[in-house]
Amino acid sequence: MRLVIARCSVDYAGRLTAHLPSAPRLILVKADGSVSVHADDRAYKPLNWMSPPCTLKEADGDVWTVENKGGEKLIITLEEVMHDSSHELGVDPGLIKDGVEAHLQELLADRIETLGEGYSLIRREYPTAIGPVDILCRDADHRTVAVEIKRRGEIDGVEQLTRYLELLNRDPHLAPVKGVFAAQEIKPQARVLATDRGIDCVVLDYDALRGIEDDKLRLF
Amino acid sequence: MRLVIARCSVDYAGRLTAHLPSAPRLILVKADGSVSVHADDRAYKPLNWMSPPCTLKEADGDVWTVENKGGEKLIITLEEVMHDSSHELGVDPGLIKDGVEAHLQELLADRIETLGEGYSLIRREYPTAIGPVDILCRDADHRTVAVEIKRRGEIDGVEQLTRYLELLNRDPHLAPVKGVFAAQEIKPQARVLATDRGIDCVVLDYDALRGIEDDKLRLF
DNA sequence: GCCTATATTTCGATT
DNA sequence: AATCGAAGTATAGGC
Repeated sequence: MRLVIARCSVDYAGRLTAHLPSAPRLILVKADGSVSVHADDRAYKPLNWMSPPCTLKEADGDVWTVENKGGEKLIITLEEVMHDSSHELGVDPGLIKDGVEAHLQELLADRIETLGEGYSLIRREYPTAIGPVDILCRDADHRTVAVEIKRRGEIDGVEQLTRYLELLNRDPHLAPVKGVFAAQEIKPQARVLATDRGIDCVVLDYDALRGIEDDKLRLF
Repeated sequence: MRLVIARCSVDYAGRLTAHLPSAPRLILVKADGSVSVHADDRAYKPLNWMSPPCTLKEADGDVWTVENKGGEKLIITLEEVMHDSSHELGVDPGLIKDGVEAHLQELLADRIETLGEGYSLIRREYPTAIGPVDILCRDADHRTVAVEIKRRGEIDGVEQLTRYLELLNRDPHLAPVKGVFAAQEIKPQARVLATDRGIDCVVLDYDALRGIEDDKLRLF
């Protein structure tokens, strides 16, 4: 990893055209070949960058040309270098995550009765022509219920569930299929749209779901 | 901007829970308060980060705790510091962009006959209760046409246009309203869905649109 | 490899 | 502040 602090101007020509006037910035060159130009704000997002795989050429040392296979170009003109250092970091062991949608799906499938008494699981990732439905189950009256799970419930999720319901309801073995939109947090507009379409909204409590599971695990 | 190269381990507890085992990494502290932890790959995306506004506390100097108002926490345990430098960059003049969706919209509005002979513009950003329609125009037979413009046309865009059409068709002054999905690139599934709903698909050639506009500008 | 869905999306504009 | 739509989205998972 190479760190360069320099006054520079940058031009990018690729999927769009962009220009950065001269100013002091951080130029970050990673071992994977990527180059990114950072200002002292905008959180972690660079002002400009080139993703790997790409090649970096230093013409004269003060004009860097970074190019990828698609013909996209990043041209960095260095005017004054304040810092330049390189560091060996090695391969990173990587991030261990917990608490994403897949886990919510597992938890809810394990405790499908969270949706109501008498609910039973048919299967997770129920396949359809337009993609898998997160959870397919039956309610106490044996009616089919399709569940779409999101961490944050927004309009897209309701649209997605609507498409699944339309398709599932064409299957005489399943129809009529009810829809349930389950998320840790449901945006007002998503709730309005869901309600308007007769889809139930359920707010999931991740810690409670996990707690219930922990209890269950402790019993066995 | 502060650059630290150090062997460290990281724990994040917030919207999800995540852990990074000990390894050498770059820790980037920006003037806006953001902290990001980078490995030597994954392009510009950090392994872990905290967006501003947040506060950084250095207990003993080897355990950093970064916290935001939402109670999210990033804990960085430094084990061996290989580099530590700070640099004054000042405020960045910012990026100048060209070629995005807004520009496509302007170009197409200026050359609305790209959609077909006899087309005339009603207005760009036609306001509705659920947001502005990119372009509203009339075809040669004076029928209303709603146009949704995307750089890349995907299913979401078709859904968005569908919602607009549903709403616009309730207005007796406008109905019946036809839909046109215009993009530089239209994904197969989006095209299928659009066609199924009677929405026309138009692939826009940005350079051609701009060329036509340049020609026009040269004439005046 | 293409395509789809997700993301601690981030970011900006608008209400 | 909340919300919505766009992004050079990036990235992981399926087919």
